[in-house]
Amino acid sequence: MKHITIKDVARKLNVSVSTVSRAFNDKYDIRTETKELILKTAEEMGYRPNPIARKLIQQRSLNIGIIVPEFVNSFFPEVIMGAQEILLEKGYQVLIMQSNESWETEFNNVKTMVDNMVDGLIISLSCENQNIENYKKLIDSDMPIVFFNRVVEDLPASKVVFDDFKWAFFATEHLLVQGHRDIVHLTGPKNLTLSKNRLKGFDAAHRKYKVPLGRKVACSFSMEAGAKVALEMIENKEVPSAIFAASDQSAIGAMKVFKEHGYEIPKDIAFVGFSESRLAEHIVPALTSVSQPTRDIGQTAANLLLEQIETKGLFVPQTIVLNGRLNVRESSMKI
Amino acid sequence: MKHITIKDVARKLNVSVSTVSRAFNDKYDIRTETKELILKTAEEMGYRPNPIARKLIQQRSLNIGIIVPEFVNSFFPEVIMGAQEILLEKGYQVLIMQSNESWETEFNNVKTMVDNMVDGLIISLSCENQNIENYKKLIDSDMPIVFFNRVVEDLPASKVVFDDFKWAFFATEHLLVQGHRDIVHLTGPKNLTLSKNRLKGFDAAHRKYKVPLGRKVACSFSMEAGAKVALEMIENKEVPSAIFAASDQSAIGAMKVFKEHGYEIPKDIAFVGFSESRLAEHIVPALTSVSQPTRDIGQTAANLLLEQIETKGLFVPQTIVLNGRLNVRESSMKI
DNA sequence: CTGTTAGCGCATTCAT
DNA sequence: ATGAATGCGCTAACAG
Repeated sequence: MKHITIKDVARKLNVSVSTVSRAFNDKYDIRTETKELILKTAEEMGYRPNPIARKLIQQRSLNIGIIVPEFVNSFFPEVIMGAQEILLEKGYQVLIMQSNESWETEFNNVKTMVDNMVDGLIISLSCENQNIENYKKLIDSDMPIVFFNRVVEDLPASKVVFDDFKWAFFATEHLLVQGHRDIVHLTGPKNLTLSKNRLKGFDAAHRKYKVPLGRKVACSFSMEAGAKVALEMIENKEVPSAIFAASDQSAIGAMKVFKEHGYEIPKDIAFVGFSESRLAEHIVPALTSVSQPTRDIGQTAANLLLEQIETKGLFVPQTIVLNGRLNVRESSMKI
Repeated sequence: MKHITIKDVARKLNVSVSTVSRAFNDKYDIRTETKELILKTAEEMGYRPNPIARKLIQQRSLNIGIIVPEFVNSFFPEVIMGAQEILLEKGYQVLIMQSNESWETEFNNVKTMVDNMVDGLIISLSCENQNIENYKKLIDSDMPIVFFNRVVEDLPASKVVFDDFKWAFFATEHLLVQGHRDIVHLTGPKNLTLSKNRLKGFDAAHRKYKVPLGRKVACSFSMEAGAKVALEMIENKEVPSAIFAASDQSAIGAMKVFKEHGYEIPKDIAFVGFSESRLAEHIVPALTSVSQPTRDIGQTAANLLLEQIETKGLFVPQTIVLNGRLNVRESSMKI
């Protein structure tokens, strides 16, 4: 792994290293011909400036870090692709890490990124996350960060979020309009803002239609969790007429169990999920679900971050709320 | 972003920087009490060694780069998780990039990784990839690389692959045993070894059963491609009795079109896919498919890489072939 | 056991 | 327009 350095190029051309350096950073005075000669020779020699050394002295890396809880589902990958489109175009490289929903891994990831001098961070918090002090410190120390999707209120940073309240409201309203009066909400992880908002939307819809608030059952964002909850309902003979799940995963897990136990969907029990997974439209019956503008979320986060990096100190954090859509499919159709 | 440096700690304690450095790299002689004092003080001051500076001098980063073509499907994310399990445990951090199936992006990613002095690389090639000269150079220069899944034969590096031939053979055999005599193979991208091997397995099964070789239709790894091909078959009235696709994506795309055109599956046309996607078991009818040991692939690749990093020069590239399973589901069941 | 010194590869100030 | 010298933060050889 013998790297060709700036010295090698300088020696070969009998110029000083600073001249070579100048050739690669066109802000300095340098004669056009020498510059071109240097660039050409460097190219031939296979020389590329060492970004490690560059980072050390310049305090910037042209790298952006993205940290997500997982990427087995398509949601986060799609967001990442959106962000990457913007970032690559501006000359940034994107480094991605996943926290596996673990708070500890998450912060180790952050440390790695910071230590590697990324110029900014785009983060979606792990479910487990409680301790936001570390993020406060980081923000205080002027590290540009944009949070998305999984955010917590009291962090003075830019955020890109979805209008969870509104769309949970519409999703629930849809079920109410179909005549359902006994709807159970499978919540998301309690500490996440988005879970709270989806729950609030669920309740608000009930109030609007003057229907007694539906039951809530704690549930995480996984098929297994949804399946477990469904099984309990069946065993306890507490099967509602419809389920509004805070995630497609839990909805699909629950649906599967109900189907296996002979329930017909949507006749015996209707389903609405949240956050359009790839699966939603392919399973049978297809799952009614709220879709989020994943790509747009990524692009918006990237743009916010770039803005913050460029304006540095005098930047005011802003929260951007994006809109979605309710895709009505068979799982909740009137029969 | 004012970083606390080794100097700050040294000054505070009236010791030299090298003593502080020693405290953080326990291979040197240092009195236990001074070491502990330094570590404690450093901790209080919020000092952490700057890995950038460390990299510059040490030529190692404890970072491993993973580059995959995409991660919207669950295959690559699962492999990454497998690799990450091994790597994290050994103290490595994992940086992930995606090439979007673009050769250019892929090699830019490689450059970024190399420039950032990752200690090793785990790569799955983009479909588009043709030019392997760059990889040859990289390998010559002693960068440890392990390829997986998407590999090309003549690269002198370790590889973790699936026995595509064998499982394509079994998949095809399964269809032949069901009585199908007119099977079409939707191939994968031509330049990939795995496409070639799946195709060979397809032919070999035909030979074993003394059935004339089935038709092959070029197709890429996407639902859209599968759908397009299916439409052409219908329009040309060349609908076979069964389809063996080189990917679940193309199988699912094709299935959808056939269903929309009134074909019953598996009665009118049977389907077998390849490389278990999350979708396969959830769509209707559920798709028969060859499943790969994703997590195992990741772990194996990581272990190979670590071995290579540790033994450095005297390492002999090896190719590890992993086994899979054929999950028979409704899409190909005898009726 | 600890301090002094040099240098990783580069950008930048100050000379010329 | 170019070269020499300094230092980013750190490790490692060499002294003592």
